[in-house]
Amino acid sequence: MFQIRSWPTAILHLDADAFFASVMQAVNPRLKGMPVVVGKDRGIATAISYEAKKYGVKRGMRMLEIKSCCPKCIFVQSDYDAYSLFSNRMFQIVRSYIPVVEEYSIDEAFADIKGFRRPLHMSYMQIGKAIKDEIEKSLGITVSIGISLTKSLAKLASGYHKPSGLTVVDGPRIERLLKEIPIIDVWGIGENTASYLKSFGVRTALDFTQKSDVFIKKHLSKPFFEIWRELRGEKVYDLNIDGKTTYKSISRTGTFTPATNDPDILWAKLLAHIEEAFTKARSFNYCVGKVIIFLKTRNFSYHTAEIKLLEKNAFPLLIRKELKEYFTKIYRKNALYRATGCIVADLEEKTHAQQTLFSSLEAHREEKVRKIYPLYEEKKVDFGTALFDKQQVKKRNEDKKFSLPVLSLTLH
DNA sequence: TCTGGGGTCCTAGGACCC
DNA sequence: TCTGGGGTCCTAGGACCC
Repeated sequence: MFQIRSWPTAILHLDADAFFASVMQAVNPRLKGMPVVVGKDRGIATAISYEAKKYGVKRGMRMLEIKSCCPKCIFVQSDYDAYSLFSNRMFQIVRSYIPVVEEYSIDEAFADIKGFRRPLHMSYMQIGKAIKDEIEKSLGITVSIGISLTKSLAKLASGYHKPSGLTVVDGPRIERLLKEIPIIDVWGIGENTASYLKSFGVRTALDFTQKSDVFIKKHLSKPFFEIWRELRGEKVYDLNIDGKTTYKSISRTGTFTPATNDPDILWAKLLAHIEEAFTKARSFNYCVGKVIIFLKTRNFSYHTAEIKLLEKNAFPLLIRKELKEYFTKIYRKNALYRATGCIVADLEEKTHAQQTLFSSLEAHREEKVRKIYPLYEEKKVDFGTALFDKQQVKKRNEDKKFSLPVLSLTLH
């Protein structure tokens, strides 16, 4: 299946081991060698050290549960500033060897190492080893590195020996690797697709790659065809080296224990989330075109409303009254809610939106809002109505739609 | 595994137009 | 008002990732 030519392309994948927990240990030497669990007090574990894994603790377990079943564990809160410092330094080290780097997430990166053997005077294995050693020495955390023909294969390789592994896979070794990988462990294949594939006798990554293209196209959608090609050694995914500068949507949610049906609490939480989402949107110079609010019930169903704004704006106070009305519509007295949240979407760069959407009169109004907004944030003022387009409140599992009358914006 | 929080992409199907 | 056929846009929902 794989070409005689060993390295038509070459991708390195780097994955920090138990990143959040390792950083806590690196920053706080007392935690070294100890079973560390990172997470909020009443929430779930977001990271666990390898020492804690030995006790059977797993990511996603509830903190309370871990406390009772494994009292030896040490519980710490997340420190995102520390994570981001370590993350930046880690990527900086990779870049000192290879310029083409994708920061895939806070603890993972891809690098396109094709063509770098000669200038660095190193084999691919040696490049991986050099990067790995330098990170481990200078940061006091361990990383696992995989090198292969494509992103998907490199990712499988980096996961093969953990922690602190270095796995280089090319030529016939690829098949041997794929044979050992259960299909569920392939990047992009989740629970649903894995069990669907099982009904066709596909259990391992190798089984998957040995299906015909006709079969894949017939039974699966486009993303899975791409994964299929990647696993067969064909480079489909390019590296995204621009970093995260744009968003399609921004969301904020929060879970509370215990669940509640107190509308005042729910509204206060929801409003806080809306403020946060808009604040982030403003920091990226976005205007918001759509706001989705939701209440999540104790049994994980959602009551949602979607509000479309005729004029995109960046200030939730403009639509506060309406948000409250929609909240009231989706709120059910007899339901117990465990979370609230909002998503802002239809984002557009503010300068652009202003040029194309706002008349001078409206720009003037915008200006007023901008001046007043700080007062609002300090809770010194309380006002605001807005213009709407098609309002619709939608409840999942109910095909019922409401609409509110069109309102006009007034400022005094 | 009775369960955080923040994202992205794809597809089917309806609405609407000619 | 039966009846073609094709194109585009939008939305809901599914699936997946870290």
